[in-house]
Amino acid sequence: MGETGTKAPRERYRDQVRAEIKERAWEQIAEAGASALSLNAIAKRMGMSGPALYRYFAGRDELITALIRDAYRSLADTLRATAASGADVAGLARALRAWALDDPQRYLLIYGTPVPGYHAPDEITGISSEIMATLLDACVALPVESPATPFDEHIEDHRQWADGHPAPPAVLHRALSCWTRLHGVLSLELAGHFAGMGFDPALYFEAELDDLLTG
Amino acid sequence: MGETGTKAPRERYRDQVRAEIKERAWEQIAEAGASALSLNAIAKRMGMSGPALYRYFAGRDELITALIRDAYRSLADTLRATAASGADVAGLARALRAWALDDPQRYLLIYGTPVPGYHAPDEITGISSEIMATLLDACVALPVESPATPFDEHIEDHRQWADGHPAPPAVLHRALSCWTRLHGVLSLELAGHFAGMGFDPALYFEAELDDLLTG
DNA sequence: TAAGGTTCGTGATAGCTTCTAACTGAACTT
DNA sequence: AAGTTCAGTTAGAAGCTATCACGAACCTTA
Repeated sequence: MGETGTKAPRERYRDQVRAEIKERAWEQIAEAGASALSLNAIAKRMGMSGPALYRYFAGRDELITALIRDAYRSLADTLRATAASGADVAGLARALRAWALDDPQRYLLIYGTPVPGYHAPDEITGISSEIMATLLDACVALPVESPATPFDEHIEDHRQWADGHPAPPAVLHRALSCWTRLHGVLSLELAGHFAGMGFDPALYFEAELDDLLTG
Repeated sequence: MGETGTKAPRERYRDQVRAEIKERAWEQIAEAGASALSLNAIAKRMGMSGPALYRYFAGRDELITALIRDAYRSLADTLRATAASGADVAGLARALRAWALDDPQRYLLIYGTPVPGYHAPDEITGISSEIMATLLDACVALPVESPATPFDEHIEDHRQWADGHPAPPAVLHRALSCWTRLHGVLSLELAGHFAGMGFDPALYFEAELDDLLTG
């Protein structure tokens, strides 16, 4: 025993229930946001009674942490797959937007308002730098035309976030700009702040992306 | 009666209690975020017992809405005062950052993750366009050097958010860019996503601002 | 096949929350 | 001085997180 790919039935069942809990949690988050997530409600929707869920997650916080981890994992995989299929930075940006629009609350769970005391576990920060690495890889292929700025010098001495990536400072700066600018557009769109303004968010996203790459 | 500037003592007292409730609410939000705001806890800190607060606010939602309104009001006043004292766009941007850092949760209450169903009352959208007007005013003073983009054409036909402001399309685009780019940097900084990355957020903010105005 | 340990799901319970309802007492009005 | 209004109280319903103790189903092992 132990050589099989199929786990013990006990563990299979356990994984399946855990997965269903998370599925219901995502449904609930999509409907009413992460702050309204209720273990009790999930349990009832699954036909079990409240405390049963505590066999699978130590508490609300652990469930949410698992959801955050899955969201990061999903985004990292999506971006990496996009990059692997030959996409450039623009392709990555569009994949990011598509991923975000697919489930706005999932994006906001990662990049939205955090709980003041919360500190992400190491596993999550690891996935986060995986995403950064994908972005950096795509940015090195971009032509560098603008002259070095004072901030380029600063970032050259503070590049631990690049995690050993050999990109030159201008590329680090560019990647950082991609992140913050795309997030600026996306987060406001997802939060509904463009609603009623009239213009098309997709067009503005493209304009911002174009300015980011050619400006 | 009715001619006096001093209100009736009944009403004075009422306003004062409402103000104190909001003060305690801000303290609590600063400590643990808006999702952890508890009417009960506020009441106890004020030496009253739970349900008393319902004399002053119809419920948790109404209190939060009032806080959002006050936050918008504070930001609009801050930016308008900054502009009135002769500041340009860069000055406005720095005032925005200072205002946000002064109470991160206050900024995030406005621009952070919203509850999916929530729709801001008209009074709030009014203040929001007041902020936009201040930004637009400052942006008209900026030199326009870059050629018109396709998005400039689009925004010319969708300018209801400018609320009658006579700025040309390039300026509308510029103001929009200011908003989304500065928000991109600020929201990630306030949410703690720059923590541990190494670089100085203030320097990056300045770099982004410089690129925004001269790039 | 029968015994044993492990694990799942339950109901009960404590303590928290929002919010409603009924009641008391003080203050202002007339 | 009498009557109205309004603040604040306690009691309570309904919901939540989370813990505990118990029974029952399951898997393993002898």
